[in-house]
Amino acid sequence: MLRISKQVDYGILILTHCSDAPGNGIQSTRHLASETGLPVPMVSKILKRLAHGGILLSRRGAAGGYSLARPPAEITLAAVVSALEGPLYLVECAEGPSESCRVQGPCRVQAPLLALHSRLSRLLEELTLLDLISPTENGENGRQREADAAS
Amino acid sequence: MLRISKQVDYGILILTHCSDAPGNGIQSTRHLASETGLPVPMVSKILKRLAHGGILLSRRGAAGGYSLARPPAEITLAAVVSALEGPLYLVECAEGPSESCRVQGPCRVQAPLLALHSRLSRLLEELTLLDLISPTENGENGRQREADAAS
DNA sequence: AGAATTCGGACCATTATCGTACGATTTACA
DNA sequence: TGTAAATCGTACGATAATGGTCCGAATTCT
Repeated sequence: MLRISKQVDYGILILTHCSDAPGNGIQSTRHLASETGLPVPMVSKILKRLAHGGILLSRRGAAGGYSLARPPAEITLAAVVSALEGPLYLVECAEGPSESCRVQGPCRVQAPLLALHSRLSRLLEELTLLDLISPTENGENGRQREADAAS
Repeated sequence: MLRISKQVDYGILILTHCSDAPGNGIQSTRHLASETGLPVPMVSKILKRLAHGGILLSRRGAAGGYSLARPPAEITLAAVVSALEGPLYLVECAEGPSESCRVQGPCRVQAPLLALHSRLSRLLEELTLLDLISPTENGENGRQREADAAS
């Protein structure tokens, strides 16, 4: 389904709240859950994956929590998607021999599909967390954004 | 999953074979199945949906089959996806009130996500069946001739 | 008539996703 | 040093989506 999973949807929402944290930027799972209005276990699961993907830093123990590993301008949507639902690929044959593809003989659409893949990939690489939190409507004409992360 | 389903994958492949049909352009399910190397029932299901979506014309009875309803240049990937897996939407809240979204209170990411949706949508609108069958690698027929190789 | 073919469903198996839960480990702080 | 507050890792179940198959009815050509 060419659709963003809820985990990514929630993940983006959580990250926007991570980005406006005071002080050292550490926020607990419980706090982020109440901020976003999402159930705690779900937020916990997503935070773990984001930390595992290098997008968040985690700090264990009392007064621990999560904080952004990089400024919002350097966190791409591609990285978020990759952290939450594995490597992005439009079709199976995009990475190695397709075992479940029932096409027999030479495939004519593999190449153009890979081109589409690279385009979508670039689209996700260009959109950063900064674009999602900044009130400036960037919508369509992205790509020309100065990294003015002042945090 | 942000991934193209196999039905769309197969559908594209089938359409490429539909586009190089001789004479009136009518080809039977059985023939297309043997051409593509896909199982007959699967091809049948996909052809039905493509016809239902207005992409193919169907002709019943003996010597019947399917043919393209429009020239390849006017068949967009967006139409194919829409015909095979319903209307495209990245997130649920993109069309009406989200019932299963657990976010409570105002959502901060809906607007930027809708922007991303429109971008992806345009990407799929720009790619046509002609682009997929023409040997000229990649390309939106017309504008922005940027060579993008597979990553 | 009879054969070939689409039409419109229903149907099942497998997989992915969503959401929750629990014990172990780590850290701050009194 | 003890205790509370956190994350870590992983496992579990329920629900939905997907992939794939099948069959009777309707249609059309010969």
